[in-house]
Amino acid sequence: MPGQKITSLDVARLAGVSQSAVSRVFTPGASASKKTAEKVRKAADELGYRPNVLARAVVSGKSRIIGLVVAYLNNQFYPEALEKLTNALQERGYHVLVFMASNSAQNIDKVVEEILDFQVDGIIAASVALSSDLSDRCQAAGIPVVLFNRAQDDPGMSAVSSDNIAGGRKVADFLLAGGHKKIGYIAGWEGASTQRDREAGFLAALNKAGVALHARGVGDFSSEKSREATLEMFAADPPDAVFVANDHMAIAVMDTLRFELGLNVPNDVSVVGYDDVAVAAWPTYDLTTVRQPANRMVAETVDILLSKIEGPDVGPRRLEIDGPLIVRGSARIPEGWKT
Amino acid sequence: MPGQKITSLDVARLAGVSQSAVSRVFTPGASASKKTAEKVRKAADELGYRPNVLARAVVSGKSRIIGLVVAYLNNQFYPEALEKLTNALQERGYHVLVFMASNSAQNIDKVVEEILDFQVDGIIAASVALSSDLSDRCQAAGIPVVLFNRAQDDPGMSAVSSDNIAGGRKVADFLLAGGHKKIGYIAGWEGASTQRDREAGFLAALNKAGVALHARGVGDFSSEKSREATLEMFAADPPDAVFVANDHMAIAVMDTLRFELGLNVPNDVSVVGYDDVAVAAWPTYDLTTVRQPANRMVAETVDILLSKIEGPDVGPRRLEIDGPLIVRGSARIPEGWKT
DNA sequence: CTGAAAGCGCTAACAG
DNA sequence: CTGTTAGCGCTTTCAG
Repeated sequence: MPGQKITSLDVARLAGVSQSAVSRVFTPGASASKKTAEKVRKAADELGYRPNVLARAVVSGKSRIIGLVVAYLNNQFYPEALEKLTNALQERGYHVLVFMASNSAQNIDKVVEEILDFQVDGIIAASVALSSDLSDRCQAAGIPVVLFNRAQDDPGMSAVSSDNIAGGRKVADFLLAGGHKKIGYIAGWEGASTQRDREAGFLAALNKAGVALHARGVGDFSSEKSREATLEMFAADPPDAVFVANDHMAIAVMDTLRFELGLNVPNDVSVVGYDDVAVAAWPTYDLTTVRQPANRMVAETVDILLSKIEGPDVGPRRLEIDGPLIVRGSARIPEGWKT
Repeated sequence: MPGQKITSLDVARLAGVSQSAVSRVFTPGASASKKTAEKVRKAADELGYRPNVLARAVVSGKSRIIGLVVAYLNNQFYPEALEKLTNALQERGYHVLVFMASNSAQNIDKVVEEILDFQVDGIIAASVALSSDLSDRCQAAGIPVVLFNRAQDDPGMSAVSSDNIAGGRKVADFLLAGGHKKIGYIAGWEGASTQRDREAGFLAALNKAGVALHARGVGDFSSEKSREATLEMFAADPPDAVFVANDHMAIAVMDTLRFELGLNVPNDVSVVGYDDVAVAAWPTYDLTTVRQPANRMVAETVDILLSKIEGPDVGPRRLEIDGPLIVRGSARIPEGWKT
């Protein structure tokens, strides 16, 4: 039999004060005399009382819960981000309700509706796009939304990502400086803004140098698809360098090149990724890649979200944080390249 | 200005029924005539009404929230488990509130108290141990707890893990069958029951065969520590086989052996891990390892937890699910070994 | 500063 | 099956 729940009224009786006094002692912004507070605290400890945050949420309208939508956890960038986000929010007194969503629009909408049912104070959507219908409803409900690692056409939506266009450009410049002539690209899921921007920046820089893309494949952010795309790309006229839209795919590409095609990286072909996840630094891969500054991205995401929750509405903020190219051994290093 | 919240009363008025009628239509187990239900549904859709699950939780005492405590997400087994757990619970109408906890007892206690504040219906503790004080409080509050991938001495606690003792034994038998004579072990964090059991099973089987452990290091479930342990272990009299307590560490060990010590795996030394995370199957590592059956572990964890929540208390359940040894190329394969 | 009283949005008896 | 009524545990006016 579950033991009784201890309520503020129980504490009040034991402490010999009113129930509202107890409430005030446990409410951050409230006023209570030192003496009352002490009596209440003592009684509460004795009974093992803790405020019911759900009841508090109902009456105050603030749940201090943040809904986090996330699509896939297999790209290692996300667990890392999830961990950092949760920690950052926890430190600031918020808690995270996680929702997994497949990347179909209807599924995401369904998930966001569920989130809304919890009266969350805010929503972080990691790598998924909200329908404009839904984002309107969030706006109407006064619930701020910040997109993490995904931009969206809707200019009313706040979003934090790395500067994917600049990142793509950096990779192109690096490969060009390395003297590569036949440059290939393996794309991620084409519905993703990150994918589009990385490719756009990459192509723009190639273009500017008067170099055409030698080959293009689609890896869909999946290992298996990337493997297939690699095999296909190298079946005909093999490129001498490949930019892969994220590290998760780049690893699969490297494995395919080495083990299925018997090629040497970087001697036969240079490979560059994007994200700088932990694996990229492993000596086996030693992957040259663009770093997504996860710490800063998380910090900014949390700041924006909480400022919207706690302050007056400041309008949408869109941040694209610049990340450096981390030069390692998976791609030929241009003569005299300044790291 | 945030749009007004739509309450069941608004819907009731529009539909021309009582507020409790609205409630009943949206309460799974309740009775309402087809006609009423239709009117209510129509009015609700028109207004965009959705029940406030927090208010429901306050009055019904059931939040349909599960608190999930997790310590580290860098071992890839956990993101995978987290994803599966969240999905499984979502399918059954529950939602997951995530809490990150460092592995110190006091921190975990603090975290669990926070969880309790949310009136969660149940708690899943992944790879962390609860103080007996806390587990008593959960029990007293009638909140079921299931440990995931961690056993605990407290026999009153439900727990789901793989059969770590049997797993350790399988590895020993495999290495012995492979003719290895100098067998080393790299331990995980020594406070973990998984670590202890894997080692116990491993040593028991070696012992039974009359073979003494050749060397022992501690990797603490960390890449860097594992690297150091490996260097130290191979400085003196190098083993011809190493069992590493999980894949996360085993990968680091392999990298160290290959890149820092210039050894060939498996020709110079066999390596075996535990977990069978995704990386283990990558051709670069091709790691022989004991599979933790994540799907079954998750399914059982959820079943146990929900049966405790929804049914009468059935007493603690402890499950150790057997996982197969996945034979790959990182360890010498004994003559005529039947896969 | 403090207590009394109202009420958050909802579910759960209770009569009808 | 339905409406009425109570009340979940808490915050928040409002007098004092």
